[in-house]
Amino acid sequence: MEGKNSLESQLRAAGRRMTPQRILILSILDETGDHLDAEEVYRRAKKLNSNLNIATVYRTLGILKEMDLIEQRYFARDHSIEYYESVNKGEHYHFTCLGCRKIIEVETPKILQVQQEFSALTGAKFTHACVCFEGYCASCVDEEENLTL
Amino acid sequence: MEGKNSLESQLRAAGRRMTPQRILILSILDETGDHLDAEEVYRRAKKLNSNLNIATVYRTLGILKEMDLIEQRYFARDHSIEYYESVNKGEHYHFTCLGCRKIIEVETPKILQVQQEFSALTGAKFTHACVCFEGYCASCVDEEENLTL
DNA sequence: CTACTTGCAAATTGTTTGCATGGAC
DNA sequence: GTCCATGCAAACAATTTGCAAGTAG
Repeated sequence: MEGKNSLESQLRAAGRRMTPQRILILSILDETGDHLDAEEVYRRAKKLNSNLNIATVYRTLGILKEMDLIEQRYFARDHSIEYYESVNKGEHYHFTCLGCRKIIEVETPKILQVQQEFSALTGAKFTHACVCFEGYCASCVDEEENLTL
Repeated sequence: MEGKNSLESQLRAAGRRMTPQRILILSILDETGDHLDAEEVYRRAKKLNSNLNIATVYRTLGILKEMDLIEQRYFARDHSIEYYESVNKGEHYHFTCLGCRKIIEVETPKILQVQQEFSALTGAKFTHACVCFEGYCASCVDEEENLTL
């Protein structure tokens, strides 16, 4: 499996070891379409390795993030919980509906453009952008309108 | 003082009361150019009202945010601490330099454009966008280049 | 066999809450 | 006088850490 080899070589390069826990946690994030917080990663991983500990999950998420294999995300205005997704999902941003809590993915080149313009203007180098939107999705907007009639 | 009257009427409208603590906390955020976390608001406010409690600061920041008099912000990738600034600063975003921790304000219409486009496309209504950038400012980039020579 | 990793439990940190007292209106 | 707000201390929740035992290379 290609992903496993690439994980191994990247870990090696960082002087780290390949462990079943790390393989498991990355594969969960690679294969899901959802956005998982540490607790949920733990819950899912524990089904497959019952004596896995939550501290290991946090440590592993930290190194996977450091190695740029996963992305940290926040949703809506409350940033008290971090969510993660595999970087293999490509460049996109998130809109959270405050009515139904649905998360809609937003694709746009404009965020990168802002970074390029600002770099050109100031000479700064970007390493990361954190963008999240909140509001009400079309069907929740409709619902609210019906209520206020 | 205009700000005080407007604060009072907005509090009244929400069935809330005007208190010295609330006036103090809002005035600190209105008058500073910095981005303050709750702890720092508390530190500054306590100098002027020595038996102010940090719980009051958190409660007040919560209602000022709810009333849209202040904005919550996060800087760089670590969102474990919330920062606040008065909304009277106008629409802008933030770039945090990981080298010198300087925060540079970014002005661009593109974020609003993303929201408008997405609204037009999907019918969603935006209430809020959270955007923060991180990287290295021009002088920190230069410094690093000199080191690697 | 050497260091990196893990599991476990305890600690930390930013923030929130329950409750009796105080203060705005 | 009525309720909302405050101060205080205790509670919380997400995350991190110290350490002894386990395990990858």
